Amino acid sequence: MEYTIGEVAKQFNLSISQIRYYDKEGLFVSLKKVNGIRKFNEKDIDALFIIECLKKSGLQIKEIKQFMDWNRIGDSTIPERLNFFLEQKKKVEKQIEELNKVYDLVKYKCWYYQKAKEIGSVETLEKEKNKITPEEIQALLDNAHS
Amino acid sequence: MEYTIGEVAKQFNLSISQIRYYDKEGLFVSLKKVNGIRKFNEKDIDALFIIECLKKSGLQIKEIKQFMDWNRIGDSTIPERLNFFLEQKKKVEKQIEELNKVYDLVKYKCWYYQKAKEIGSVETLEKEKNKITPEEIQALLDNAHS
DNA sequence: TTAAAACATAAACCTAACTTTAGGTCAATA
DNA sequence: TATTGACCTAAAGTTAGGTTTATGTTTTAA
Repeated sequence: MEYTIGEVAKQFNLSISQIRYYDKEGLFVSLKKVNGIRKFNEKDIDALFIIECLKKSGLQIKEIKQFMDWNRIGDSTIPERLNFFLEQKKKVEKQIEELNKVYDLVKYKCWYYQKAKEIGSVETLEKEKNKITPEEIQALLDNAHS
Repeated sequence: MEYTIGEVAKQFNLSISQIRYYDKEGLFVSLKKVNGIRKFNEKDIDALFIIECLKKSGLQIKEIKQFMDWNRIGDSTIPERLNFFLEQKKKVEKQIEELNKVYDLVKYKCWYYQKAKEIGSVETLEKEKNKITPEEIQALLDNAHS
């Protein structure tokens, strides 16, 4: 099956100009043109899926391009590509760890402002808080499944 | 305890100009200056901790500034602040979900290029892969604790 | 067969988040 | 006393990742 840029944009919820920009930056290894018009096949769709994934893990376009260039070169770059993903795996693990810490703080802040709202004053809450141990706060957070 | 901008930069592993930029953008509600020189106290350090956290969850400086402005105003904005963090909680939950999907794809790619390296050819692997069911691939991934 | 919808390029423009530069103050140390 | 190092501001410069605009071509449907 072949798709036009408009169809792909809808499928991925991206703008047409964004996809054209990715193409300009060399992210599509095997994208074909017929009469000057882009025709996306399954491979190109797969590539876009990987592009989206790598972007979500914080990679820049030019880093993604490096990977696509290795694809272009062929089997001799398999070690580089393996290495790339092994590194990426470590990075994503770190990100998940970081994001969980962020999540803990956000949950704490939810609890904090919920309490502040009940009391009606941040200052009073600060004074009250000093009477609670950090362990009790942790317990409150763990129970906050809302 | 009071800190200079250089000390804070080291503590948080940020550049001095970055911290000055945050200040210029109004992210420090209670930062004091003595003889034109910034003096960071515990509250300012706490604020920077929250700034870093909110940035990691993808918020823009001006969105963080909105929150800091509510802090400036006082108790009347407690509901807004609670809402802000409740929304933030949802966003972070979505991000964690997304990042786990990214992690799955990255792990798959690690397996893929490991195999490709053993075989020495991506094309051959593609042919081999058609003989394996998706379930078997999933099982392989679940066992990949490396 | 013709009009509009969808595609194309190149180049200018935009925004966020910084960094760099240029010029200056001030306190402590050699 | 001079110079070094840490701080300051304002303004210009930078980069990534697009978007917008202007102009032109191709496809499709009436």
